[in-house]
Amino acid sequence: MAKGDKNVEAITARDVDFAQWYTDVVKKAGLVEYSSVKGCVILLPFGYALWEQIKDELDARFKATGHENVYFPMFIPESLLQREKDHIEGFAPEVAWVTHGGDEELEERLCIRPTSEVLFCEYFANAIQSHRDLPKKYNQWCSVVRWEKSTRPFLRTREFLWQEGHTAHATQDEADAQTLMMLHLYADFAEDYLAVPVLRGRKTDKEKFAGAKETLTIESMMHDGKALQMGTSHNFGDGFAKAFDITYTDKDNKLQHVWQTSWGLTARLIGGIIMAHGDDNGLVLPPKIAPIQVAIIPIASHKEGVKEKAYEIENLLSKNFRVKLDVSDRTPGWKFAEYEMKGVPVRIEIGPKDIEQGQAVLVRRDNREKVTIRLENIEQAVHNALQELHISLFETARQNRRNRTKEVFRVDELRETLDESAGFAKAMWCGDRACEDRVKEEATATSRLMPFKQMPIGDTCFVCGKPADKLVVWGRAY
RNA sequence: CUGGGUGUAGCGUAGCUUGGUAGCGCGCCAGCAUGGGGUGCUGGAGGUCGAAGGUUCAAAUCCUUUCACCCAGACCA
Repeated sequence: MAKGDKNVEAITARDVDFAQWYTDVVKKAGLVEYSSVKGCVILLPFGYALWEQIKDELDARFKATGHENVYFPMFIPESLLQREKDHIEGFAPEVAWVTHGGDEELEERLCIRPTSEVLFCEYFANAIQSHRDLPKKYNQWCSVVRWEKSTRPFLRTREFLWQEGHTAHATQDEADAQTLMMLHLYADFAEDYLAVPVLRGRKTDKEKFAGAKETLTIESMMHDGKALQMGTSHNFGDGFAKAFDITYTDKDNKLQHVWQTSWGLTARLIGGIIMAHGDDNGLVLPPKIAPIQVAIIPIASHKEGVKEKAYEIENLLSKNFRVKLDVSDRTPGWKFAEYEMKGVPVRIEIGPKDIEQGQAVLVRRDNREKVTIRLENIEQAVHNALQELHISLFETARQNRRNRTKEVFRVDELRETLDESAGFAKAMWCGDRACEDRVKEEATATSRLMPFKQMPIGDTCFVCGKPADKLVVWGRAY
């Protein structure tokens, strides 16, 4: 152990114990604190800032595609929740109930929304009369509650922040197009903004949303090879419309049911970013969502001109980047480690020797290489470093996915493959639910998705051997 | 919900078997020096042992219940 290391509260090495590493990073990077209620966490400023970055960007994209924000209540009367049979069956086991107001027992208990489909449906049934009232394209940012049995920060909490979009359309085609559009919006966001490569496709009936006709999904792979669902877009067809009697009068004065979609994405994404990009030194944040993109660390700041130069650089870079200049009296080494733990993409070191030479030291978070740059080029150098870092994160994650994706032709082969090393496995499937259940039992794997881009690797089901035309990606998921 | 583990100062821990009201390291505060990878020295402050109940003259220590956290499952975003 090197001198000084006794002060380091080291995190568990990523490849030694991934689960423990994750917990360490979440705590040491100052993202969350546990509360006194199981599965409910406090999002600390830095953790919440990540959510704000995600929220702001997505919100802008939603608005650019014609959606409006609304806010619906958090309580749902039990009778309302029960209107759609599959929906209630899917959610009943994990809803939290409010039974009392003060000391008085309520006549009808209220559930705390696990999702708000039924509330939107109730409203739509009332608000939609004519084809002129369509489409309705609503979104809300809120938290929902699901009484999960096992919990962990970001990945599975009992209360979590999310966004839920709810739309109603005049035609099936419109609803189909909406479902697909939102999925691609999510996918583009994940790749362009979070630098997390995703697979786009459809869920099997077994895995689709309770009450949906079809669920589209984006699936990503974490560094340890396990899968994480990053967002889903559901096509309801006219199922909910019929259950809630949501009708409109069309141009020919005929009564029609509407066609609906819903789509959602949660603060779980933050867990995805951590597990996709993080390393043994902590978080590694994709530049576009990093609350701090550049940390400026003055060296020997008591010396003549150092602070002044540091402020100068801060002012200059602040025009185009999110910058943090740390003039606290902690030592440079402490600051280096701290901002690395927090995943800050680029660090600028500026000290007396640099100033003499008209230069600064730039360090990229992912490779931690120190590069000397000319002060007059600093904006360009930071810009380039951020851009290269994004590409590098994306490519590294994609390479990991490539390395961990196999093709399998028997269920026992799937099990062996995943036991040896977690990852994705492609296999042909006949479409039979029984086969999917067998995969779960015998290989403890679930179907992640049926990619839009189907590239068959055979023509028989890897479970039952009957003719099969569906390529499914299987894996073990968070 | 099942199985295993843990809970003592902000963090990490010793003490628990063989009851006698807490010790260490880091961090924190003050000062001086230092400053290019978690800086050094000196001096301080901070806990009543997750919570509740019980046994006892006496409980961090023994018993019961309960809550939370971690790991692996089952369930799920």
